[in-house]
Amino acid sequence: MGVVTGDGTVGKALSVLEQVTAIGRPVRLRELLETSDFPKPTLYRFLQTLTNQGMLSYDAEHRTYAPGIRLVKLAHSAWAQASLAPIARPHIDAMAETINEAIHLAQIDNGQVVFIDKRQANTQFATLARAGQVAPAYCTGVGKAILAFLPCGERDQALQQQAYMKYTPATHTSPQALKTELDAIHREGVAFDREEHDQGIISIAAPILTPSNRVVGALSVATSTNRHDLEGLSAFRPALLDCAAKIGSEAQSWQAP
Amino acid sequence: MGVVTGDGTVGKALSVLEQVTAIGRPVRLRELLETSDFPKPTLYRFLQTLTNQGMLSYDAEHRTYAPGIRLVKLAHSAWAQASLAPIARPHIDAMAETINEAIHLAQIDNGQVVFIDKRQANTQFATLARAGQVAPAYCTGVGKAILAFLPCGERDQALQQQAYMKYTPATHTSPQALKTELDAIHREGVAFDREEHDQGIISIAAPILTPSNRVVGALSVATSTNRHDLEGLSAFRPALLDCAAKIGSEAQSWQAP
DNA sequence: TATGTTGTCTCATTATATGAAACTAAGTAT
DNA sequence: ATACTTAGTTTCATATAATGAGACAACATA
Repeated sequence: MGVVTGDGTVGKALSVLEQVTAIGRPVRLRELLETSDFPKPTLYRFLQTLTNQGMLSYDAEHRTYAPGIRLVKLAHSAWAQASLAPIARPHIDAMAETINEAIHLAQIDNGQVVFIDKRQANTQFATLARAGQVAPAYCTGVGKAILAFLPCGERDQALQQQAYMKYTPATHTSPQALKTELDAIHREGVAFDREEHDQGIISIAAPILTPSNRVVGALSVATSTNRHDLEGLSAFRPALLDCAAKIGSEAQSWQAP
Repeated sequence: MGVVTGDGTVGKALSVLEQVTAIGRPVRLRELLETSDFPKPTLYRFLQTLTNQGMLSYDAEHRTYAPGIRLVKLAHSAWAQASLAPIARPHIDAMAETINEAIHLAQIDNGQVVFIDKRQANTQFATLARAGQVAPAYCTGVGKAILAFLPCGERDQALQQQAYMKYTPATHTSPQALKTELDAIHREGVAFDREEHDQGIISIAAPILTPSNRVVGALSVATSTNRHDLEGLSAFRPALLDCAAKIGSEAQSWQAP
């Protein structure tokens, strides 16, 4: 109790896994103990189990734990099946031919935006290094586009999961302000990121809606302020909406977690 | 008991996760039951837990389970940290400039080869779709290169995990035959795939060894028989060994699972 | 509407996870 | 080298959570 995990032992073990991956570098038991709610032997045993299972790798010399390759293996199927990427790819490719800016495809997971595919303007390949990247939903174009079209219940839940940290002067810092904008986005059909996450980076994003009007992700065109302003971005609106619609119509059914 | 899982509840849950991802398409409880050792309510509960945790996604309409995006998120860190890919990338890029064939980077996990990065000759990008792909170790160049340099204990264990299925007429079908070749590979320093996995596909592979002589992966140049023969592939040997050595020297320490 | 099938829930039983404390091994300072 | 500090591992009685047979509900099909 006290922890957010739930789901018994499995949930707890996965929260440990998450903690290790979140740190982003090999980490020792000691360090994990500091932020973990688990007592030492319990945490120790989880690390052992996860290591046995290949979800973590253990460096005996430094006594550190890091994410294991089994995750890469599992993610391969996840990306191919659970994500919109395979469906979206040809449409994004087509759009990329007419638009010389970065295109992002994202989905939402537990209040966080997960980038599923990217098309960079110059270096035009989407690597695994980039796919899987996460960002907050409340201050990104794709995030807001998704939030705005989420069913009320899910949206409220997601809104509560946001940290409302002020990344830049333009970042929304309250659920109220965000909610107001989400309503506008719902009406407009597109969301703008007005340098809310990264100073100098703006984007226009559209939700991807299934035929049954369920939001399954979002698509955005991002650029820097010295290339375009918001008005300039608006020029991409028709292409963006068209592409999102095409993807959505193929994404028959898809269920958020 | 009877199952290979071990590691208590967490291990069992992960085996269910593996099963779902292995099938490669959305799957119903019923279907999983057929190949699973778990009784219905138990399996059901695992699926629920994994879904709650975002490791699986559930399609309510079709009542199917598929891998979840949380895996993609987790794999992002795994790829960046646990794998050789970030270290290897610049070296592979450099090598790709002189060699106009497919280059593969792989590691081993539980007797299976996991591709971590690829550089295609023509369509030159390594996507997440490709990274994470698995193949058997006993009949691929990279697999044999790794096996040949594994410490005895680990190698014997890995050899037992092979299926020895006859993919092509050239596939090794017994541990004995394979072992003999592994000894030769150890002496030679490189492994050849003589159309053992895919008819018409051959490769030359070199192990990636750390300064302390531990195998952490393998690098290969693959091509089709109508572009090159084995002799032709041998021409890439110096470049391949050089590149593998460079990667190895940077891969200070790394522990197989 | 009847009928087989698949998915979900209940609950007594059993196995498993848990964590305080004791112990061992690694570092660090003296 | 030796004492001392800290990190990692093991033990074991206890509490907790997983288990699965069976009952039940929801579909699907005839």
